[in-house]
Amino acid sequence: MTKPKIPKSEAELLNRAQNLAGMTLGEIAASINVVVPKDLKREKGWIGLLLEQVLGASAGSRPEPDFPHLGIELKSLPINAQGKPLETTFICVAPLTGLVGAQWQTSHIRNKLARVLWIPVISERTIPVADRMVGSAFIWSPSAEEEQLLALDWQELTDMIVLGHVENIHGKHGQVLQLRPKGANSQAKTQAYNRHGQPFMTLPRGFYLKTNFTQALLNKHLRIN
DNA sequence: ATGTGATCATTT
DNA sequence: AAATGATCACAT
Repeated sequence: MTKPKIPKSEAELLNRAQNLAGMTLGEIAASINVVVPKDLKREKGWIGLLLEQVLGASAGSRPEPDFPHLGIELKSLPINAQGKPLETTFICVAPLTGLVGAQWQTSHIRNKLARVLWIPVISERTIPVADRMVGSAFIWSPSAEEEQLLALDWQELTDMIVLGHVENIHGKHGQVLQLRPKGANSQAKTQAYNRHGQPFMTLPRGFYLKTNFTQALLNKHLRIN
């Protein structure tokens, strides 16, 4: 693929992202000589990687923001034609150890969500990947209210993990955040602690934003624009 | 094995 | 239809 330049300011990045609105993934892929897969069954992260590439995000999967010099994280957001999120949004892996004394203020997830460039993509499964259309991108930072919701959920989930109840956590925990498996498959294991403080192996988990939360972000953005 | 990019697919 | 568990690819 060809390599777009790294955006030097937030304004430039946002401008570039917004210029993608109305383009199909096929058009974007062609512009940087990337081949479009016929479906995403084997390349689930393809859209996110394509957008990173076209916007000049630093390649690779290093544990840092997509645009380190701008402190901005890029997230693609699959929506249907009515603007409704189709999936929860993966944020980051959830630490299951070393959490005693952990604070929301210094958590990895808070840092990840500090400033996000959201790029909606009309991505219903019935639409061929190449024909899926990019929507209106926007940059977001949590409002005080949003951060409060996130912090509450994070605290609840983290408390359960610290107390050794990670395997009792289900999707109903948390209003806007949820903890779900995030691994290669159901055989993947990572260390955690049980309720007696003894280490044991369990599925790696990740934090995901529920669709009601991302839906609200979209609605606010649309109201303003 | 972990982290980044997520969506798939089955269950409820 | 929504929710939850399972899974795929690639880099480190």
